[in-house]
Amino acid sequence: MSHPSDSELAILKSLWASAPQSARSLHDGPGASLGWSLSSTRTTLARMVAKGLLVETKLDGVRAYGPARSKPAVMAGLMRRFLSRVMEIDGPLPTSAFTGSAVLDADELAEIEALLAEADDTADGEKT
Amino acid sequence: MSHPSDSELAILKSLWASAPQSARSLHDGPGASLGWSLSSTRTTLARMVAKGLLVETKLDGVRAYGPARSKPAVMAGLMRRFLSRVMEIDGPLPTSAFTGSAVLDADELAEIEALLAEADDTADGEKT
DNA sequence: TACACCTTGCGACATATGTCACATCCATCC
DNA sequence: GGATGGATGTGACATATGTCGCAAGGTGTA
Repeated sequence: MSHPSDSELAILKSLWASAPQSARSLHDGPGASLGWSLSSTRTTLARMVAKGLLVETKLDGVRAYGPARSKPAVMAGLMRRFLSRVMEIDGPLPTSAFTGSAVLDADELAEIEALLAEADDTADGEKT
Repeated sequence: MSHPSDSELAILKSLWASAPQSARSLHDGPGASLGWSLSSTRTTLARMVAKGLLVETKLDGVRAYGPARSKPAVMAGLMRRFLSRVMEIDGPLPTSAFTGSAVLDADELAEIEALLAEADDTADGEKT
């Protein structure tokens, strides 16, 4: 549903790169970078599931997490919000300007460009 | 100091366009768009002063508010944060991509481009 | 079997933000 | 002078987010 916070986005980025992952795995990855304790990582994960940002699965008998929505869908939502609310740019925009992004490749940017062309800020595409 | 939230940014935008303004004036302007009660507007204003986002003055014997930092300085900070934390683009970026912005004109974009070239995310330029 | 370690379930507390209401106080207009 | 309306001072409560700790249960190994 809602947009992820900075911390939540860090978790999502890790999961988009590799999913599913256990809480411990995420704690050792992005959690470590953020200086979190295992508890903090777990709490954030649980809240993200509650918000519908993540889905739970099982991996080797242990609870694991996976992203609920695709990277392009979520990133497009965040870009739209920023460009609209902060920059106040609503018309078509050149996603090519974001080519330097370390999280989005050409294909994904193209997909985002399509998403930004129609989806509105509130109901960001439920595409998974 | 810190970055403004969406609501706080709305207030700032109004003040960059015209300052100083009384609480009532801001309530009738951006406050109305946000559907706030006068109390909400006032609380937000007080918190913004506490955070150093606004400065208080007197206007016709009534308390009034003005932006503590210039539009380019604040916008550059927001852009830097978004581009860095969300998009993960840290190198030099084409501010020309944001030409369609309703809040920034060419001169301001040029100033921002310069700011983004050096200022770091944390200590965003104290330029007023 | 008993210890050790990991996963899980829960609870907690602080700060930031959103959103108001209420009680006062002051100047102004009949 | 008293009523009216706006400006101020303060207090409150809810939700979101950041950040943990603790106790209980499971499982494998010495």
